[in-house]
Amino acid sequence: MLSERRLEVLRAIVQDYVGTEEPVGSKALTERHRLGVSPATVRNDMAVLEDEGYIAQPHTSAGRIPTDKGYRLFVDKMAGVKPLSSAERRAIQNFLDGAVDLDDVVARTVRLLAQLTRQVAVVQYPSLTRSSVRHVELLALAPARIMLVLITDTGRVEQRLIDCQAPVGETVLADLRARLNSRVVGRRFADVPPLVQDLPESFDPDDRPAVAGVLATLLETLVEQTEERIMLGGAANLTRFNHDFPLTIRPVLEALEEQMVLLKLLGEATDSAMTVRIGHENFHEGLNSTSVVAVGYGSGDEAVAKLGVVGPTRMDYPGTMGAVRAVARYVGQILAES
Amino acid sequence: MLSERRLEVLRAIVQDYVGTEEPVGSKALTERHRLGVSPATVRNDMAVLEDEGYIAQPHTSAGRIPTDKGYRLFVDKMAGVKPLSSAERRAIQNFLDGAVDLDDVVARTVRLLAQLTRQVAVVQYPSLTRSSVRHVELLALAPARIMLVLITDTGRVEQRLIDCQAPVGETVLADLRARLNSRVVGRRFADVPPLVQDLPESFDPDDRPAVAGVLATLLETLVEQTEERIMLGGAANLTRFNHDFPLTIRPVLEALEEQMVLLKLLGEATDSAMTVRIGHENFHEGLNSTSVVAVGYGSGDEAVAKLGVVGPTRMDYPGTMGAVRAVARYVGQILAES
DNA sequence: CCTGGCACTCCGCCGTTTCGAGTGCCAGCT
DNA sequence: AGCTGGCACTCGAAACGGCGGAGTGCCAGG
Repeated sequence: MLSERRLEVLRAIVQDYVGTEEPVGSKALTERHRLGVSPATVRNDMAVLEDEGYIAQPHTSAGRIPTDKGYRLFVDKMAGVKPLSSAERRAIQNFLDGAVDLDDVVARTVRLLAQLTRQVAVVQYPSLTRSSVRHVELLALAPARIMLVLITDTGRVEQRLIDCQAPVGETVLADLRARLNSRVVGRRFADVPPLVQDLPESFDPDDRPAVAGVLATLLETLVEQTEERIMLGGAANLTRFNHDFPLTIRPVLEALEEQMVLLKLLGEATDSAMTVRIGHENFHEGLNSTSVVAVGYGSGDEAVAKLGVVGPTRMDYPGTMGAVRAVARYVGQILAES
Repeated sequence: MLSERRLEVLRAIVQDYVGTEEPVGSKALTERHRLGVSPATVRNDMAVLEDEGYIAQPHTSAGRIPTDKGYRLFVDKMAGVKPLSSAERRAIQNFLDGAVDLDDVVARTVRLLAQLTRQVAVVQYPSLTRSSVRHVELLALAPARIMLVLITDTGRVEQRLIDCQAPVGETVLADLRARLNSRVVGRRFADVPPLVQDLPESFDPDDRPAVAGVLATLLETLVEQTEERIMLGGAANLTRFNHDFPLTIRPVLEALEEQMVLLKLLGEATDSAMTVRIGHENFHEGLNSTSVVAVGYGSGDEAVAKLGVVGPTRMDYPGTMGAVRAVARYVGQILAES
């Protein structure tokens, strides 16, 4: 176990390095922080911290920089979540209140997060599997052509075209619509399949193929869209840091363009607790020097999706975590209202 | 007017510079192209081309690079549109055919364009104002709460919530839905407003506020969504070139995040002709060393939106133009089918 | 266990030199 | 008149070398 002062030294190193982006030495540390000890003592502490793997030096006779493990300790033991200023809170509210629909909410959230944290923002659309059905609509676009529209309680709308072999009567359609809605409205998407399985049997044999087709498309939509949608923004912020490492920006950009990678970054866990993944903890080459701060958001207690930011491991964790959490809460409120 | 050979020299310079990304000198030119003259002669031609403003040298005693004006001449007079290989055509078709809905079509198109051209791809969603109404749906989510769903002939779906002061009966809603659809289905969005203006008058006075509310929201949607949506991808390709100018990538990324800038880049013109904007022709600082190749696409003859790519002025214009045009055609086909 | 002192290391900076691709110009040839 | 070979010149890129200084590890003394 590290002594109190050594933890304090680590904290100081992290803070200074985040601020200056340059390796920090023992002398500078004692000058900028009231540690109450001399540089030599700090050097000894640093040697220990390095032995333990919390800090490292890029090369001999240079200052120290925190390792992933060092950041991890900092985040777990020392970093609180810095609350936003009231001005920032008001800005968030004003910015999000103007949204007209779900796309707009997500788009605004991304821009907001990117601006607040000056990093790359990632927002997952409310998940279908974790949402509930608000309404199912069936529209006859042509005699044998139906459009299926799914509306979730989070405001998300999915639509699919269905081609039927034979024309479907309007009354049948209305019947199906009514029965479908009475069974699934208010239910979790994940719970829908067993609820509609026996529906075709209650219809006239002539109509069963069409009914089955509609149901098949419905179920297919639920499954397919497990592959979630994601929006990201603020890529320009990547150039803010890394000014001297244009080499490092490339793999990050590439990783960010892969939906699958992004989803993994946000994490699959359903709980809405805030997660911080630091450097190699992301298990993705190219993101080895980036950290991810993510949190679930939702209209109620449970998270329907996640949002977060991706930035350099040398980020302002308390501030970032504060911004991410605050934005997630406001987005949750907005969704609950709509 | 430039002589035939000087044009040939310019073409050679453009081609070599695009290939090597380095200023090209007179000697290298004569070696790589069968111009039939000596380096000295080429030097004289180069001097003339430089006087005319088609090429420039980064500094004395360096090779020449094309100017914006030089690229412009190249594109206008010398560059054809390189057709894609049949393998590429098949790849496009396979890739786009798997799309399930409009979002998916756009997302796949962006990725496809980015991969084909190895540049940043930009795709505008089918414009509402230039689309037609396929269907208007009104859903009673709660007694005094209506959801308006607009479906366009390009598959785009817009939805809005409407809060009414008083409950609206299902029969009234059905009535309004029917009349609304009979008036506007098949019409251009832009033509809708005058067609629905007198609708409230034909309803019972008690219901008029609700009807008016619905219409207001409908019209508002049409206007608001003139602000088009856009999707872009392939930002990682920015790092492919510019390897030595990490400085130049920043303003480009920033510009690409501004919806308004992107829309201007694609161009407001309604015609579907291909446009090429080179360097300063974009009238946007930060995009002074990028070119935009854009073209309209649509299900029929007329364009409902635009798509294109943004890349360095030193791009392979014939190849890029070929890819952009081909993708636009296939997307048009897909939209027509759905 | 902390501290001041000291020798050592090594990166980053800067001025100098060298190298070579490329140019402009000119005289001569066709 | 237009093309060509030759030649002197320019100027950036890369290689070299010599500091300077921040930072370290270690040690002896409080």
